[in-house]
Amino acid sequence: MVIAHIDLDAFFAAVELHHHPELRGQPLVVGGDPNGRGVVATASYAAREFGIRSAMSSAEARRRCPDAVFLRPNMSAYREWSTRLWDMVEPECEVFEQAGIDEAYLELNDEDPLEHAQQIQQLVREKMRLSCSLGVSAAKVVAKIASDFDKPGGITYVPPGEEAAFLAPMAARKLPGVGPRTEERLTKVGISTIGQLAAMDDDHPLLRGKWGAVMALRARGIDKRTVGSERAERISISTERTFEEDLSDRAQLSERGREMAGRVAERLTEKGRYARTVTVKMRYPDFTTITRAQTLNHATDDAIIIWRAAAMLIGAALRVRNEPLRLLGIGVTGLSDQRQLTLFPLEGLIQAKASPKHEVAS
DNA sequence: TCTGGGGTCCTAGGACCC
DNA sequence: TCTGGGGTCCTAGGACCC
Repeated sequence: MVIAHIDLDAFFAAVELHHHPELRGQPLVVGGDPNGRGVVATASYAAREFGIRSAMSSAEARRRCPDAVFLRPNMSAYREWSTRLWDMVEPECEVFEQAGIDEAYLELNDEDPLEHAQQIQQLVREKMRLSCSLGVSAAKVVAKIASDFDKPGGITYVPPGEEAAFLAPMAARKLPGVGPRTEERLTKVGISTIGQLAAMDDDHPLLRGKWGAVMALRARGIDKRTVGSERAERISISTERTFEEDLSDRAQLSERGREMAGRVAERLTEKGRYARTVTVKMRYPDFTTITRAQTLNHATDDAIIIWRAAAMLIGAALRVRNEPLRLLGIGVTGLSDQRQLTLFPLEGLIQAKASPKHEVAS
């Protein structure tokens, strides 16, 4: 079985350049407001030459390249391009798994996987005028890392048996699942490459638990996941907002919160889904972030019910720490297709019999 | 120069049940 | 009166990904 990971190059920026061809050649940054609290979502390759990277604050990006053009993300346009693109690629392979707005895994045909990969890259270039990179390997994690190896526009093939050797010299941070925190912990014990990580003792404290074991295997290029095995159903819906200025006024907070609850309810309704647990996320000016959740008796898609639960959670949290908020988020989890959970179809009947209100005193 | 928005998964403790 | 182990649900926080 040969797996490809396909990754669009600077996708958001590439779509914007199709919408604004006059910007071609100029450094382009897609992200939040450089005058406010925005961060970079994607920088064009021209902008990357100035050291601009994803997740950097937009203000810093502008400092590095004052002449760059800054655009706010137009997510609905990117989603539309993404849908068209993957609808076109999917029929070209036996098994397909979208892994994000701009990336996917495919199973390639066994006879000539490299030619197959080239055909797909060509198709994307000709039909969508988009550049993409591919990584080809027997293991998902290796395909993923390989697709990043020769960007933009490359195809990197890692033959069976050479997975560990391919990964070994790379920075540990390149391994999906190793973020800033884990990288720091690894550095402290003298580990900086994937090869060193692969050579670590299995019972090392940093490799404890389920996740550690998975990391250790992946560092050796071993990955049992198959294409198409990931969960396809959404398990949560949320919206959040970092305010331009920290918000302390309760009335304003309520207004923003009500809007957010409305948006969440709308998205539930659109999908015909109901949620049982309401979550709020609050970030204080010092960046301390807390979450509070409440599970309802019945699943709902009602904005008022969601807001009522959220408002209670927010109120309780603010009684503990009454400070302005930098961010407020409202979300739901525990999604189902039905308003009523029917684990026990007779439950309603039994309850109605067993607990009539006038018998509570007994 | 402070750090977005939309998600997923893991861990861990407590409640509660068998 | 003391005590166990497993399973599930709920909550909170943290790490990570694009």
